[in-house]
Amino acid sequence: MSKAANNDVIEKIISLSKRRGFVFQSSEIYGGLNGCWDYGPHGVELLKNIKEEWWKFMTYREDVEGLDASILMHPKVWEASGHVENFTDPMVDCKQCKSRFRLDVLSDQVNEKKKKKAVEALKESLKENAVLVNKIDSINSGADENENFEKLLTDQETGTYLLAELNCPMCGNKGTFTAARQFNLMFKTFIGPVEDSGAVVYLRPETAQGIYVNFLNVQGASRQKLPFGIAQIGKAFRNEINTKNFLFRTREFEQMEMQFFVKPADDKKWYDYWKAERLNWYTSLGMTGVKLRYHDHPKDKLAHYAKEATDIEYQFPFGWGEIEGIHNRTNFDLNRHEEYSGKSLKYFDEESKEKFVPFIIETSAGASRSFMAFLVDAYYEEEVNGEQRSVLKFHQKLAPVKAAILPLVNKDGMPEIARGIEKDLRRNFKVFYDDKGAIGRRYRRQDEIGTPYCITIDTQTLEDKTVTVRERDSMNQVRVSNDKLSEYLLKKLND
RNA sequence: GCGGCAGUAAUUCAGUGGUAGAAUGUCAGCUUCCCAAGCUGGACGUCGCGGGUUCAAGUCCCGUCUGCCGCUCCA
Repeated sequence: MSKAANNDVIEKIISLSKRRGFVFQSSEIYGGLNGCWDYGPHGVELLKNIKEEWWKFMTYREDVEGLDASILMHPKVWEASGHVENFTDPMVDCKQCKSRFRLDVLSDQVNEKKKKKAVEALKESLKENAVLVNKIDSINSGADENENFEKLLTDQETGTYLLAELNCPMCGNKGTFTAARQFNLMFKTFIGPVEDSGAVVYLRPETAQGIYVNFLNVQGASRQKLPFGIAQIGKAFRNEINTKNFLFRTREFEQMEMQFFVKPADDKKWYDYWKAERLNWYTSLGMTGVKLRYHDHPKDKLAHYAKEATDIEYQFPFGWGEIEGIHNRTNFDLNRHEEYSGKSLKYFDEESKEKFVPFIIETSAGASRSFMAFLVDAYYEEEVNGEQRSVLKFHQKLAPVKAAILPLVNKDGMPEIARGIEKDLRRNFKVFYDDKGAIGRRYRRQDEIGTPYCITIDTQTLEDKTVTVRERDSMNQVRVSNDKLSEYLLKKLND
């Protein structure tokens, strides 16, 4: 498929999402908010179904417990996790050659002669501003010249001017740097209504830490023994540099995470187990197998906490993209929390009489990314009798509406019977009643939102109390007795 | 964050500086016995937002926001 055609598909899905109520742009009437999206009536239903299937798959088993931790956590959590340190480097870009530098790294790459020259030029350009010149002299009075330079460069006031005097180490051009920016990827807010820096807290950038700090609480309360896991679904927030590709990269997103605590010696076994299980989950819900793959992280690219890592990637129209990460996080996180909290997070193994900090195998799925993958994967355009139909072939467990009830015509008592069936089915299923327009049009409306079954009341219904059930993908119809409908649907939907 | 393209009805898109349009969808009614059929009627526009030029701006200029694409980033 050509690039243009690929973009068309995403455009069509975005358009359908808005038109039929899956996804709207956040704050649209105010011009939108970058990278934020709202889930409409069908979207919230689809998302809820995805989360529910994940929850059942991951926690309806003996060795995994659930948890719902607070989004706001003690700020020390993020010092222990490494997020405060790793998320806050000031960076500059070269506008000429597009290279990006951490400010402290850039400082190291400038030789001493050049540093002196740059500072001279800086003072010359600022000679009318006595306050800043004083500040420069004051910073420059330090013993270590390299350190002085780094301070000048990282200072908000002097840094901007000093950058203009420097050449890019990559392309050699002068004055091509953007202003230094703090790349703080964590959202900061304040506990209490007064914006005092002593009360800074962060919106969690991942749900995992809520699980780690509750490790012994859950273990004790649930009387679990190793190996066991803790699962959680919840929102997380990252101040991404740029958002992209519809729901794929957003600043507010939802994670479905499970942290599995194991004996260090068993880590490889469980890593392999969950790696296989998690891919199975996607295919079991109808996602196209050949559009899924693992992307194993090479050893030299691993995150600071990981011993082994893989991504499950889906082939989106714009390319392969990560929808889930599986990591062996070792005992890094629990060790750090022991260190920062001063509390023991060791586990005592009754059999071996050993006391140790468990290793953690993490499965971290993006709910919003899964949503997009399931949506894109389900989208088909087909030709039926020379006419085109667009259809979302969702797995029946994910479909936002399970069945539509359609009186063939609005007379002869059909609407009354249809309303009766609707009332009966609505107790157990998300159903939709539609008597507007020709039957073909109504079928297509349901195809477009992925409703797996359409129930039609016709003349024969008046005679023998049966209705037709039309299946979305094949468009085949079978006659089912009115009083067997509920049972019939239940069986089909649980297949 | 840099560069390119775009933004007009719910959607897709026309629109030459001079009265804002089409198709689809949607709603009401009629018709309709199975896959976007037909007829009649109706509703829906801060032309993304803010400035500027002009007698006059959807149209030209500047800024900004949002989206898409490429780079970059994604501990």
